[in-house]
Amino acid sequence: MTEERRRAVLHAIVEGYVATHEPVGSKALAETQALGVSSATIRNDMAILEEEGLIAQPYTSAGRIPTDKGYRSFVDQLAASALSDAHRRAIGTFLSDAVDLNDVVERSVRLLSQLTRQVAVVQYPSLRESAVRRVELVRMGTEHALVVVVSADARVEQQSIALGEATSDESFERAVREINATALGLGGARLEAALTLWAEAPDQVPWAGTVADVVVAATRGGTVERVVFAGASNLARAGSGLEAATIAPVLDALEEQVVLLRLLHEMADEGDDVSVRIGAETHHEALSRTSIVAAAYGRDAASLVGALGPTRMDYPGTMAAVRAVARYLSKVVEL
Amino acid sequence: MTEERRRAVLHAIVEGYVATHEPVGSKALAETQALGVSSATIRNDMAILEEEGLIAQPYTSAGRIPTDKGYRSFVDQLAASALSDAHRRAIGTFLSDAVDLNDVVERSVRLLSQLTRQVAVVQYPSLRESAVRRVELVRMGTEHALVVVVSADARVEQQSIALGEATSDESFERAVREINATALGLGGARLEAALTLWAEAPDQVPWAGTVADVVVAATRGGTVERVVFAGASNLARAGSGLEAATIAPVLDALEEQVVLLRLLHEMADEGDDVSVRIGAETHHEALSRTSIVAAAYGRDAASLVGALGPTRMDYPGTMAAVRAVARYLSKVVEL
DNA sequence: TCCTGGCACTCGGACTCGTTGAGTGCTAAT
DNA sequence: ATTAGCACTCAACGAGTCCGAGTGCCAGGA
Repeated sequence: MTEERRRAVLHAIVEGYVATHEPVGSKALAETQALGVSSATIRNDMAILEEEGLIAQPYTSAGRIPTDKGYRSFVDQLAASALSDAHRRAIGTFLSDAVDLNDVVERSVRLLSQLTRQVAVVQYPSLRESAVRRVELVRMGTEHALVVVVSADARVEQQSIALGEATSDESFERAVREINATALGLGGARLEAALTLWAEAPDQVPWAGTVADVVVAATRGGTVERVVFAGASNLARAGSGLEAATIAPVLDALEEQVVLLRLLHEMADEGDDVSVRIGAETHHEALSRTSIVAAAYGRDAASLVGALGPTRMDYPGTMAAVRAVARYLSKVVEL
Repeated sequence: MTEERRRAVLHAIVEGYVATHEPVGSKALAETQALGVSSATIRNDMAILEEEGLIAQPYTSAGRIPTDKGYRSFVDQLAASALSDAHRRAIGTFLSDAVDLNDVVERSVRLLSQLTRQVAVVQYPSLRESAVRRVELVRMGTEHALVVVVSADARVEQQSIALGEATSDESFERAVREINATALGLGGARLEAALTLWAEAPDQVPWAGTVADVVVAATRGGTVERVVFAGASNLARAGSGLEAATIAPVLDALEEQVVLLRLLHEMADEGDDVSVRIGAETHHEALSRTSIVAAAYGRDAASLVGALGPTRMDYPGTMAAVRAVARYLSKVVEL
C-alpha cells in the first residue's frame, strides 16, 4: 500500500533527522531503510509529503526535514513505547528515599532531566482546599503579630500582619479565642462567610479583617502555583540544535513561570495520557523552536510534569520517560 | 608620568573591549581617548602591558584584549562608583513591599539580574540561632500531633510527630503549658538543657523527648544552605560574548549549588566590601570564562549576593549594583 | 630619557570563483 | 505504480586575491 509507505517514509525522515540533525535525502533512505523501493519512488512520496506540509526543504535541492506538522503526525501515530529497564530501575532508586514533598519534586525534576536529556519541569501539586484546624496569633513587638494557620491536612501557613494602633492584651486574647471558635472545622465559602461576619462584628479589633483574609487565603487550595525546572544546560549543550539566540527567550520563559503555567494548564485540559506540543503549537514565540511533552500526575490531574526540548527531539523516548515519572509521582503524592 | 599613562591605557582597553567586544588597537585609542600622546607611544605602552601579562593579542597584529590579570588590575584600581539614581530608586520600590523572607530573596535576585543584566545569585540568609517565642501542639487525629515552633525572629517551623500510645487531653494540655513555660525566651544550650530536664521529669508524657528535639532543631541556625539564581537568559543573550558550548557548564554549575556555594564561601572570607573573582580565579573549569562579583549582607556577613557574567563585563556598574542590593538586603534582613 | 613619524610586515576577514556532490524534479519506459 | 536516467540546482569547500587594521622597530627630535 502506497499510503502506508508514505507514513514509513515520514517516520524514517523524522528519525533520521533527529539522529543526525541533518536533512535526509531520498538516496540515503533507499539505502539504509528496508523499504523495498528505489530512491525515485521515495522522491515521489516526498513530493507528496511536502505538498501535505509534513516535510520541507531548507533550500532547493537539499534533503528534507520534518515540519512541526510532520512531527505532529509522527507523534500521533506513535504507539506507547516502554521505558528501558535500566531507566525504570533508576526511577525507583532515585525517588524512593525522598523525605517530603519538596524533596520529591526536587528529585523528580532532576531525574527527568537526566533521563530525557532535556529541560524537565514539574509543577507543584496544587493543594486542595482544606478546613481550619487551629489559628494562632503570636505578638511580635507591640505593633506586629504573626498569624499561624494550621489546616486540617497538616499544612501550616504563616503571615505577619500589622496591628495598627495598640491593642490591649485582653482584646488580643479574645480575638484569638473567637476566631478559633468561629473558624474551626470550616473551609471554603462557609469559612469566608463566618469570618466576614466575625470581622464586622461591633466592637471588633481593627485588624480583624486582615486576619480573616489571611486565614481564608491559607486554606484556599492552589493559589500559589509554582513550577520548578532542572537541566537548563541541556538546551545549550552541543547538539541541542538551538543557537544561543534561540536559547535566551526559552530561559526567560522558564523563569517567567506564568507563561509555562498557562501552557501546562492548556495541556492538562487535553486529557490525554501524555500530551505533546510541538513548535508553534505552544503559541509562544519564545518556545516556537521547542516542543514540550507533559503528563498529569496526582489524583485530580491538576499538576503536570514534563520535558521541554528542541522540536527535533526524541519523542518516543521522552514520552516514555515523562509517562513513567508521572506514574511514579502519582503513587508517591497520593499517599 | 609614564607609569600613570600605562594605567590609563589599560583602563581604556578594558572599557573599549567591554563596550565593543572587539580587540582595541593603538590608533583607535590615540584618537578617541584624550591621552595626549601618539599611537606609537601607546604601542610602546601596550608592549610593556603585554609583557606584564595584563593584555594579550588574539592573534598577531590584531588589537589587544585584557587578560584575566588585566581585568584584575583594572578592578583593583577601581574607586567605588555610585549607582545611578534611577537604579537606586528601582531598588527601593522593587523591594519595599516584600512580605516575607522568601519574597525578599526572590525579588532581590530578580532585581539584581535586571540591574546588572547578568545572572544574579542570592544565597539564603543563614539563619541565626534564635529563641523560642511560642510552641504549639496541634492534635491531628489520636496518634499524631503537629509541633509548631514560632521563634523570636518570626520564623515558623513545623513538624509532625507520632504520639505513640493514646494521650489524654489533660496531659496533652499540660505538656503544652509546661513546654511553653520552660522554653519561652530561651535558645541554644540553655534551651536544650531546660528542655532535656523537662522531658526527663517523672510522670512526663512519653513523646516529650521528641517534642524537645523538634523545638531545639527549629531554633538552631542555618543548616540548609541554598542559593537561588535568576536571569540565566542573560548568559545566552546576544552580546554576552559566550558561545553555547561555554554556557552549558555554567548552567550546570548554577544548578549544582554546591560549586557555587563553595565559591561564595571563599569570597565571603576575603572580607572586602565587594569581592570579585575573575575568570580562572574562580578555580572552576566551568566558570573559567566568567567572573563573579559578590558582597555579603546581613549582620554576620555569612550570606552573599552576587552577579555572574562573562569576564568581559561592566565591572564598575556590576559592583555598584551588587553593593547597593547587598546594603538594601542587610537593612531588610536585620529587622 | 621619552616621544614621534615613518615604514615594512603580518594576518584575519571579506570577496571571488570554480569544483564537487548530494539531492532534486521530470520524463519515458516497464 | 515503479523505476532508471538525466539535466539541473545549490550549499559547502578550497584556493587565490586583496584589503586594511594593527603591529614592531628604528632613527630622529624635544
